[in-house]
Amino acid sequence: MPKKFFITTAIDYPNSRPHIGTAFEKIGADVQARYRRMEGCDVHFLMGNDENTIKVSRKATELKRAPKEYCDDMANQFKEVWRALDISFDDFIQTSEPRHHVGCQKFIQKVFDNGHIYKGHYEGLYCDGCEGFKTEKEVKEAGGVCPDHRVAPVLRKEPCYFFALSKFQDKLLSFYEQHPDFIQPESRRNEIVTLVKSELRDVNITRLGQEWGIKVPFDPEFTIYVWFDALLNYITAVGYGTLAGCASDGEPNPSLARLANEADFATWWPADIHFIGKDITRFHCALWPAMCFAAGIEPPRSVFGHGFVYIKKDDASAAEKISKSLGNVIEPMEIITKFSSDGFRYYFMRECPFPGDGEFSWERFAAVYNSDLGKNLGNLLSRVTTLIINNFDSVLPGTAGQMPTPIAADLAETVRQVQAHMQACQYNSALEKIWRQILDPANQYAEKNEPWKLVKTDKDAAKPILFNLSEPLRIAAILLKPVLVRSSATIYGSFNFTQPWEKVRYADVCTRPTQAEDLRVIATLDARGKVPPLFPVIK
RNA sequence: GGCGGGGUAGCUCAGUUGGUCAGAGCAGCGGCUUCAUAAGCCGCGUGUCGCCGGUUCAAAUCCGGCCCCCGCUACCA
Repeated sequence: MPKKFFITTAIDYPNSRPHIGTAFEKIGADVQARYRRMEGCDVHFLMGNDENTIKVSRKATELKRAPKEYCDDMANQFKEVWRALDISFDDFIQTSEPRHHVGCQKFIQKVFDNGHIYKGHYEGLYCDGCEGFKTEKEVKEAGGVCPDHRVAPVLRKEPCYFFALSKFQDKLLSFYEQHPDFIQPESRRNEIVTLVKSELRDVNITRLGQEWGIKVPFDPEFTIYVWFDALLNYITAVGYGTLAGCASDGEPNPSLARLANEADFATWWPADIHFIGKDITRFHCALWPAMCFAAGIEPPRSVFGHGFVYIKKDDASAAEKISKSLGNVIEPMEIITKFSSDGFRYYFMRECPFPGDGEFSWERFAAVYNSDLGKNLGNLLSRVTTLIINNFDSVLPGTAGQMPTPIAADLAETVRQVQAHMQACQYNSALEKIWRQILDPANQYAEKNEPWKLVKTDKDAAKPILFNLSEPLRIAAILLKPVLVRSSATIYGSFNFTQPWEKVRYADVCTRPTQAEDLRVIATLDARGKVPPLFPVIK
């Protein structure tokens, strides 16, 4: 029975379209999902949008649309971008969906029944733009206005419900101790441990008198507020609180039989890894496990707080945070349509260490794309295939039943290291290894043996050289499969390799089966009679 | 203010327990080559390893002080 692996990403606010920063997270999560699938795991990859906020309903009103309709439209736009980026999500939850509402209400009721929610009141400076209370300090420092929205907050006092987070301090600390890998990277872990050790305040989890949102079941005057709603998407999406084949009101409905339900929840939960931005680690690493304790469910296995992508202008000025007000937002679609999904994915995975921050500039993008993808990898495929096509009519006779001689040294060790890096989400290191250990030696091998010369003097001698050169292409295709979704398949599919592409695993790198038939270039050729360039160089 | 992480070639960064550790990639320069996407290969870096002092036969690598940068967090207010 395959090991289950449940991966999530943060759910996004749909009041603006996704930018490359949000895409960075999805790509990193997708690489992990694809890697785990390759390694035989039964993966469930969840993404979604966070829709129950006042901003959403406000924006919808502005556009004279119903909130739900607006959310659905935005969700489609998000999914369109994610699909274009080849993000292989299995499910996309919108928190306005019935399954989320039902599960949320079950959850909060459960926590209430367990005695971890109490009624109180809260008074503070409230900013509508933030949908939240600001501390006096924040407001004062910004000169009497909200630092984010530059409007004066209003004093507001209202009854509300609190979640007794403070009660879970000891339990959280011992949980961190028992699960040293719960928070990654380690620097984030240290921050959270320090935070939880110092102070945990009970958190306000409701809002009064709002239409859009999820009603508090034990007091419908209130709606559930932000985190107590948003975090729950991870469990409601896989069926928490939903009975098999029942509508949201609990009435049996056969047409819903295939929806996630409690049995699915038991299958998938706990999540193996939540991918989130480093700015929301405290909610995922302190509040969320405490909520799980309070409701009597297991907390997630791990949380990975990735870094941010900053925009670097090509004029060498300092990198900027991505922000609409700075007008530096780059739409993922812009990169995808100009170049390719694989180019986008490669740049971010290679250039931006996932645990830390990275930068994007068009100049840098072009440099990395050209040198790594175009000149190094793409060109290797071109030169090898062209030699076989032009000199052997696409077939290397006598290679059936043969094994190529390895070019790279310590292949098994390289694979082991790449695997370790993939598992640790150190994608940049994994990719660097592949280039240095597999692709560089291949180009060097070609140069040293000069098959283009041999072909004119001694074809039989050229044959094994070309056969051997197919091997690093096969290996690179397999190792790169989680990252270069399309081009890895193109590379692999350029030859009649014995194993089916859908089934290859990292372990197959070292145990290539003997070539069943003579090695043949089976790629579709372009007008020149050559394999089309994989990554056309950017001028 | 406290805690944590950093400051290494033009750029991005590797450097495990102190002793070929002064490195890689990119960019740049020179040469070779022409199968290939004007692609490839080879060669070239005297860099105060942030600053100062200390320990040691030996420190980028340990200790102390200082200066910057980043993250989390606090307080004054």
